[in-house]
Amino acid sequence: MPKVTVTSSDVARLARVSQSAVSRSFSPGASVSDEMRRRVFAAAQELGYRPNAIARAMISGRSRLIALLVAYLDNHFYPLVLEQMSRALQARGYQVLMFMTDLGSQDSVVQKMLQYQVEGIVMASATLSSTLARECAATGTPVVLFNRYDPSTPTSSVTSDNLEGGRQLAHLLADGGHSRIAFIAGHEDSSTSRDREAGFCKGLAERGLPLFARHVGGYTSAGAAAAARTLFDGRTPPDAIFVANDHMAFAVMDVLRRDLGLRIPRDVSVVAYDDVPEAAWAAYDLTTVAQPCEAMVEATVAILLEQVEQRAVQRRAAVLPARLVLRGSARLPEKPAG
Amino acid sequence: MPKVTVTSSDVARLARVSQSAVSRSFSPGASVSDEMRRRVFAAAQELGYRPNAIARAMISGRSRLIALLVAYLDNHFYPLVLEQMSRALQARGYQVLMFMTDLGSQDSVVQKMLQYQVEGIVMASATLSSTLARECAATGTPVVLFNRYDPSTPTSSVTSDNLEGGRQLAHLLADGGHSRIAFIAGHEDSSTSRDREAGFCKGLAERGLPLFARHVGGYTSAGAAAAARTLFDGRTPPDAIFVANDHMAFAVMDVLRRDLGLRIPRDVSVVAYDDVPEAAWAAYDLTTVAQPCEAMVEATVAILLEQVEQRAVQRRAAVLPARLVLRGSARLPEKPAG
DNA sequence: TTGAAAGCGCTAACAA
DNA sequence: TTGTTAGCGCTTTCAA
Repeated sequence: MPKVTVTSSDVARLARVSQSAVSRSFSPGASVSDEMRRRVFAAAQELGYRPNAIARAMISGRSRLIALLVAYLDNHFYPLVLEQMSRALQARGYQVLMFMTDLGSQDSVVQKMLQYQVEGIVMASATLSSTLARECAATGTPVVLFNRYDPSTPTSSVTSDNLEGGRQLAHLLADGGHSRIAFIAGHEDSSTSRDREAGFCKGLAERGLPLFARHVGGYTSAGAAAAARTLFDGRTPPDAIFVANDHMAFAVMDVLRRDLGLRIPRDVSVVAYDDVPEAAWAAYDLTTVAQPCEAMVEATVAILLEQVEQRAVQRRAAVLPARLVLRGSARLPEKPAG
Repeated sequence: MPKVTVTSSDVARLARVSQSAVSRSFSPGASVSDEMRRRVFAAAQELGYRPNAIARAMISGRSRLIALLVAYLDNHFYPLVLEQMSRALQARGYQVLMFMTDLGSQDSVVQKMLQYQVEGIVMASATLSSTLARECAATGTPVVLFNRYDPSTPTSSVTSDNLEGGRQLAHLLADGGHSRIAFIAGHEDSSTSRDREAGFCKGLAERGLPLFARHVGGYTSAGAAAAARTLFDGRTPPDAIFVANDHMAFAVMDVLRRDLGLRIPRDVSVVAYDDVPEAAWAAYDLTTVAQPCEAMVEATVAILLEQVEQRAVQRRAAVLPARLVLRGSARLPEKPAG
């Protein structure tokens, strides 16, 4: 087997130039003559030279690695985010180092990230432990929370306007003539779920309605299904349900239609939040609030790279507008809501 | 701002030992006394030392980075794979470097991977260009194709038994009394789609049936929907459809039921392949062939790491058994198929 | 513009 | 078991 790693020195030798000349030829914006660059590239080509990003990272202190922490990919919203985030970062010359939280092991995962000298961290996972936020701050590694925030730490975040989205949903249901309106939450400690609920309750209050019932679905299909059953256990069932995200709403709709024999929206309206692709599928046709996924990703990348490249760690909290998407799963008001 | 990077020399100085003693203390299985390790860890703790994985990778030639190339995450099968693969690799001390193919730019993406000195590559994307396979071979970087194979290159691969899965589906439909059985393919150049079709046709032939019709869905919802419409354009429509994967099948079912007013399985049976979570949703209740996702991931990791760790690049092609999952989208035979 | 030289933080011989 | 020493492949001064 021939020598498998070609180094800049090998190229330099062949091109009869110094090793640093090779380095410069591969550094955009370095001071090299065209002639030099041509010679170097020719030699590099001949040898199949490829700069070693690890060595470059080591000496320059810039790994161009961004850690992406995700908790679970069941909810289709996250794969979409992952895909777009990865593309956006690649386009700017960064690579994504993926990390799945193993729930308990969040801290050790962050250790691993920092060991790899990532230049920034995107957390699209549950909640950020404050130990962890402190650790990142200590190393000066920028962190952006995606689709959640944590007021107890000075960490940047990007969310959609969950409060306003929840509020609009409340108006829609109230104006649609519903009176027993229930909510199925994600997690109690999820800022996203809390905000959606808060906005929803505010919207109901504005229409003089109380929240009729409330259960926690835990962001899982099984949890949501159980919550739905409980909701219909008593003598007076709800006539509308707001489910904290689309992923849970599908499970809820399945229970309502198959197990309870209800028709949607005739017997009960269902609305949710995210607008994942499945929400548009004919079988669900779910009225929901669309998260501006692409804009959220762009904002995340912009904030993160601003901090990475300027090494200025100033907190930013982007809240992007969400948009109500009317489909067939909820009875509509006679006239559009005011 | 205090010095932000703590090195092994800093720890050594504080612990009054040599720098290599620090290195050893952090290397599992190195020859260090308990006493030494204790002192080193104490000092490390005090300073907040964290070994630099980049420097380690550089000197040892082992980055512990595995590149994962994915094309699109629309099909929910891939996020699931991604999640499991990432966990499996993390558990073995490797990290996943994510790459999304931008279709045309597959080659440059592989350049990037190699620049980062990844120790292995998993390709869960369309097809592998042979240029690219050659390049990887040249650097001695092991590659495993996930859920596809390429007979023209000596690259390892992991798939489920697509031939047999297709065959069983054919038997199921034939024995269920269908006679006009159609197929909606993924891509013509996808080994997976080709094998499923080949097995399917074989199974039909074994029951004395021809393939009634055939269209290409291109693995997208829109493509599949269009294919479904075309299928029902003529005067004699099919009475059963095998769709190359679940993701397309959902779109097909939506078209059949909503646009064409057909009932499933009464008017037409639909079967597919993958068994993504949505296939079990009440609204689709899709009869499908389950890919053994976890086993496929395990096999991929095993083959890849075997090659990585033994530096022996011998081709392996794992074909794992798939399992028919009977649900409500296809009319069943009176008696189980023989 | 170019080359020489000094490391980045670490592991891995080799001695002691 | 421990310390000394020599790099890994590269970027970045500093002189020329």
